[in-house]
Order: sequence, then structure tokens, then C-alpha cells
Amino acid sequence: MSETDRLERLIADECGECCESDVAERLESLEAYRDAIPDDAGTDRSALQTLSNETRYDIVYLLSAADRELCVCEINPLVDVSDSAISHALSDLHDAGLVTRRKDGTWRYYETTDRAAELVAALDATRGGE
Amino acid sequence: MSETDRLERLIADECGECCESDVAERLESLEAYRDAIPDDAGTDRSALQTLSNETRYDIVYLLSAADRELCVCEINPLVDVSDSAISHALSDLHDAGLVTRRKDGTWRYYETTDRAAELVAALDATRGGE
DNA sequence: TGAGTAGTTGAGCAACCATTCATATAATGG
DNA sequence: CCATTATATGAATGGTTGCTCAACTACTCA
Repeated sequence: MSETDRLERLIADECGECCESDVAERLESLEAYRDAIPDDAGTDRSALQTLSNETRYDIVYLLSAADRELCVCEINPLVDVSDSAISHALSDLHDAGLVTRRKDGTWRYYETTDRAAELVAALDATRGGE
Repeated sequence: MSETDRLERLIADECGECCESDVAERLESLEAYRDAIPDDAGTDRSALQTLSNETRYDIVYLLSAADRELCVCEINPLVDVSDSAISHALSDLHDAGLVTRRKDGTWRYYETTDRAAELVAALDATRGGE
């Protein structure tokens, strides 16, 4: 039983009838949807993956609430893992394009990017919804 | 060396001066940022985590491009993993609140939720940015 | 230049994840 | 009912991830 067999039955169920060309047509329009998958999907996915971790999620929400850049030493007391884990987290967030980094002497400041802000906004706008 | 020592030095660096109460004040305002972390952060994170997987990300983009509900048998030929993996993926997406499910006889139809649509929009709006 | 501080990096390990295969459920048509 | 079809589920397993500890770099100031 091939994929197109199943499709054929689906179309017959939906439309009452189905000939070869109907299947081909449907398959073609389905395949067109694949073009909607972005070329740099990997970048998107790594942003999502990075944000899905508790430590990193919390840091982004903190930076977002602060609405200013925060020094690493300001973040440390707010998150309950080792300084090293926070440093790893910030580095991952930076790699994923979710925070910017600024150096000032020995201090290092981080701030959310637009991408992080948009994702946070999307989550906030749809919480408890549907 | 405690956390507050470092904060004290930071504030001294920033403001030229720093007394005990400055540290306490800063710490208090920092701690207030924690309130911005949503109560159901876990739900958010599982949505992000679910969407970060290639198979599930692709399915959401396909559903989003289709702009209509798709039958499982329409999704199968578009994604290069086993039917079982797609079924798992759809089930995970459903659990994460990213797709709705509708039964019609033996066919099962899936469609994106608002939450998925908002996340996709956030990604689309910030791609290649900053 | 050397002691001290802020933050980063890498290895290692336990926990978690994504896929597949095999099997199960549920609906449909003889 | 029985066979068939569409999809779901569970266990197994190879791969990935996130934390901590220890070592490291980079900057400052005396």
C-alpha cells in the first residue's frame, strides 16, 4: 500500500470521486507547502531549543523584564545554578542570537535581541489560549 | 567573596560610589524581575522544546503554509521519517498545544493553533535580524 | 609584574530525547 | 463478525543535553 493509495482514498472520501489526476494535483499542491520551510530552519530551531531550557528561559525573561542590559553578576543571584552554568547559558543564548554581549573592563553585560523579544511576546500573547 | 560583594563593586564602578543601602536597593529591584517569569513557564518551555525538533518544526510549517487542516496521510509523504515518527510528532505537538486534532472516521486532521502561528510569525519576523 | 577578580571553557557523567520496530486500537465495508 | 485500513502507542536504543567541578583567560590596580 503506497502513500498515493491512501491519498486516493482520502480524496474519494472527501469528494465522492477521485481519478489519477486528482491525486497528482493534490500531491503537487502538498509538495508546494514544503517551500514554506525556511532555508535556515536550523537557526530557528536552535533558537527555540536554546530558549526551551529552564535556566536560559529564566535568564531571557529576567533580561526582558529588566528592559536594560544586565551584568553577569546581576544575573547570578537571580538564578539557582552555578556561575559556570549561567555563563554556559549566556554563551548558548548568544550563539542562538537571543542576547547581545558587551564587554566593559571585567564586567560583561547581556541584553535580549529582537528575536528573543518577539518570541517572548508570542508566548505572552498566547498563554492559556485556545 | 559573596554575590553582594561583586554587586557592590559593580555599583561602585557604575556610580563612583556605593553604600550598603545601594546594594540592598539594587538587589531588591533585581529580585523583582523574577516576578516576570510566568507561573506556567513549563508550558512555554515545552512548546519551545517541541517546536525545536526538525520533524515537528517541519510539520508546523507545512500546516501553517497549508492554512487548513491536513490529514495525517497528507503529511506523511511530505516528511522523511516513518509514519510512526510522524504520529509521535503530531501527538507531541498536540500535547504542547501547538496543533488541534479532529477525527473523521479513520482519518485524523491536524491544524496549527494560535500559539504555533504566533511563534512561527515571531521567527519569520526576525529571521536574519540583529 | 603579580595578586586578585570576573567570567569562560572543557571534560565527564547522569538524565533526557527521537527514532524505529512491533504491536495495539478503532473505524469501515464486506 | 472478520479483514482491512489509518493511526496510535510502548519498549528499546543510540544520540544529545545540562549540570558541576576544575582549570583557564582577561582585565585591573597596586
